[in-house]
Amino acid sequence: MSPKSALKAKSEPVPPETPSRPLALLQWYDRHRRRLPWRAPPGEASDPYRVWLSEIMLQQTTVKAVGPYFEKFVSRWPDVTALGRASQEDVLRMWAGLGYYSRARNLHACAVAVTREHGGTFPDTEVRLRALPGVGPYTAAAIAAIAFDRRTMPVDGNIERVVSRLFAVEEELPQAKPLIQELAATLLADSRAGDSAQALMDLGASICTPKKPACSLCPLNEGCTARALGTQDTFPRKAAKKSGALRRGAAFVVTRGDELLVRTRPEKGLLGGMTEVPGSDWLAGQDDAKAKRQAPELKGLSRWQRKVGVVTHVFTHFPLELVVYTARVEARTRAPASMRWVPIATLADEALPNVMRKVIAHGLDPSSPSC
DNA sequence: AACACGTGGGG
DNA sequence: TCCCCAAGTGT
Repeated sequence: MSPKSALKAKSEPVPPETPSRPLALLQWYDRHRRRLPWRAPPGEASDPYRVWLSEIMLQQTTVKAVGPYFEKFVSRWPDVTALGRASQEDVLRMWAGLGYYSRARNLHACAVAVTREHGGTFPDTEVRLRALPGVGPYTAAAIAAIAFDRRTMPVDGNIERVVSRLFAVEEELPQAKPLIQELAATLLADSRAGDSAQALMDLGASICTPKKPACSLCPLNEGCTARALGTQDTFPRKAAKKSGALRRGAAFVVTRGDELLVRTRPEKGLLGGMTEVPGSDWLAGQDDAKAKRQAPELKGLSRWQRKVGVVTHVFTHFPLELVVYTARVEARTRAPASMRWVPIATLADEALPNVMRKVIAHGLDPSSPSC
């Protein structure tokens, strides 16, 4: 379709040569859309399973990081019922490294629910999608729009940014969410709701970026209030968030031949359900001596060796410093209650969060000295 | 309504 | 280096 005919089609409230914002957006999208593994080719229907899976993975996570995980998941579990049949443990193993592990637990719970309560078919309304584990207001709207072409506008961080600039929303996030939601809905075309949403997200990801937005390339630049004011960099407004205090702890890397002592973290909370080496609590202001007292008790343990240096890791809400102690025990030494031995060679298959991969790498590194 | 919840990359 | 950010949800 030529731009001209599109202009003619709907141009009521605006000057004849200016397409409406929803249409301008769609025209831009048809030329510049990103090709992503979970997106259907133009004109084709998208698979709700792939849309859902990608939306969960993309929560607070970059497209680049998601790519390989998405491929691994769809190749191992091609549809919801397959995923519903998997064990939560297998799902956590495949998710290890992506972060926010409650997403993986909810992903599995959701697959089970869709299989058992919806006959293996995703519900196609926002309300019923919203009732699924791990599916909040954003994801429900995104699936409804993208997979089922429901006329609704999901609002994510990209869209918040684009909309807050377009209308120069002075109110701070997250208080401004309802207003932004309302304004975002005005960018919905009469049809192709999913493309409207994805267009806005692509725009936010590639043009209307957090820093130095490329306004000259933006299909909405003419009507953008922030740009007119030259203040686009200052939106969205939000209060600075406080960072958590440094926490310290100790981690214990115990080997028995070519095996490593590990345990599983509690279901809920930080790194819930993931594998770890035994360790102390992680507390602000904790000293090394106190942390070391929480070492596991093992028969046939010669002595603890403290590795030089510390392992540092930054979580969303606090930074962490871990001192690493190593020890070897004799063959056939029993693992303490609720712990187990795993071959070091198969560690890659464990549900190990990255902080634990760092700890183990440091503890096992023969070139790094002990004190 | 705040706060918990991972990780890696960019400026 | 440090700080912010990335397709948010659950409590």
